[in-house]
Amino acid sequence: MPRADAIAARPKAFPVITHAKVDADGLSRLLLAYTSRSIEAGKIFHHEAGETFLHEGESATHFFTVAEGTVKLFKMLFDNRRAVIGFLFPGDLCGFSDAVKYNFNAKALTPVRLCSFPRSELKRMYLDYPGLESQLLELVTRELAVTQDQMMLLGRMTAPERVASFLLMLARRQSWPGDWIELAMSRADIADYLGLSTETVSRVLTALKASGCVVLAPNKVRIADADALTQLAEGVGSDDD
Amino acid sequence: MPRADAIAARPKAFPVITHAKVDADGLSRLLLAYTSRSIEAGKIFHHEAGETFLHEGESATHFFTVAEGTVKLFKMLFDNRRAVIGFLFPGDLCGFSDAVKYNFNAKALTPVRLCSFPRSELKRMYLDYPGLESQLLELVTRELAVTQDQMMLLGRMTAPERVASFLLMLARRQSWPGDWIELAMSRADIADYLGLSTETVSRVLTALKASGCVVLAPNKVRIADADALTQLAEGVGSDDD
DNA sequence: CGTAACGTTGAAAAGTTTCAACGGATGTGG
DNA sequence: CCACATCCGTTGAAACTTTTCAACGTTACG
Repeated sequence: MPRADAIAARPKAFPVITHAKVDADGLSRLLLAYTSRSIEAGKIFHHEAGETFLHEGESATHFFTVAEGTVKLFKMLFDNRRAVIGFLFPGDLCGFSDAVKYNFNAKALTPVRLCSFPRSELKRMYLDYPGLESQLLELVTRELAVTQDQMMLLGRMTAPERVASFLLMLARRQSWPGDWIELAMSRADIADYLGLSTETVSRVLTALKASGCVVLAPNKVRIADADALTQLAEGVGSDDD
Repeated sequence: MPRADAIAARPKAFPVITHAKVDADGLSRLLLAYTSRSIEAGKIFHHEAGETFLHEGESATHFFTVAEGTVKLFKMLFDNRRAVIGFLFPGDLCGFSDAVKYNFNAKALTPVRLCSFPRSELKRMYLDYPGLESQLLELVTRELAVTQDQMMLLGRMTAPERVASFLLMLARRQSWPGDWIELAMSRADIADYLGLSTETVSRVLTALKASGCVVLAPNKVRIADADALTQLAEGVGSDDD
């Protein structure tokens, strides 16, 4: 599948609220421009699907942008419990977690192409590109806002609301309304992202299919009734003021 | 009660892991130094306990550091559901949420003193203090890491684990081991922070009291058995791997 | 074509919430 | 100074959502 072409062909504008979309395209270009000028900084890496290429506790020497593919960020608890922190799509930045160590793992869900930058070059890059630091700050700030929204979801939303919100988020980030959404992640990944069990995710999706909100296919979904899904995500059906 | 004196009398060092502590003291000093040099930037504000001084959706013209007191950051959902994003203590920074609008509310839980800075001055401040932008970036980055930990808590921890984690977090941020922890926030606030109901929070606290882990008093707690509490927070008692 | 991983479905079990009632603390007005 | 109202915290019991356990389809892959 010519995934790269499909992505390249997409317009920049998103018709729905891009609230959760961290628009790193401009930054990506800036970083890549830097890459072309410098020998040391900014290397392209490829990773196979299924490869965990970044480990919790490892020295955080690099940060990176996703050029192509889908990445899962996750944390492990003492026992087998897992939490998926987020999913990365082309244009997204990652790895600014902490100056010393990464505090999450990163796994390629599809074949990915990354543009990786050493943190040691950061000071020099700031000097070369005066706008870079501000852009990074704004980007991390926006990601913080997104993560705080996720806290609301995890703490106060029901299972159907979570799944509906998740589907709408995916739609905003990687397709147009009515288009098929590629589900690079498994039900277990979705469950760990939404704080649910895989069975609950499956059940809710089945229910959404039954009600005609979505169409399910292996590894993809299509939103058939965006309005209904939005209503679900926003808790219509709850009976409060 | 001479609460202000009590806070002022505390040393800067924390004996326990300061993982969740966003150490903004250095930044605070830098910002205050700037204040003293500029007429426009950096004003001190006072707010009464119970006052909501920052509203979701308002134009985000200022950011601020907490000089004294405790602040609650929270979001509201369409119906009455609330999520507490976090609590701010002296030295903490807040308001970098989004370039355009605040995406949460801020309420004073005690009388607070804030040092407020207009975002419009930011560019000038960056020029005056070359280290400022880097520090802000690092700070927001660290806060992101803390928020991601909270995602793990909300998505994958049981009620007792959440409450135990919360108490330990409070202890790290505002007292020494064995010391009384001031609970400026209500049970409802704790519940909204941990994604639980007030009743569950109350029940878990009662159970912790019964087991001798903590001592409860009106508006404060003392950790009697930090080890047991840590074990609880880390899921010992769960039977995995 | 067989095997393993993933996804779905059902039924029982568990944890948490909701509803309801009560006790205590705080603050206000008589 | 006390009575009263209100808010907050606690406790109990029932209800509900979600999880867990188990089995069965399905898909992908060698």
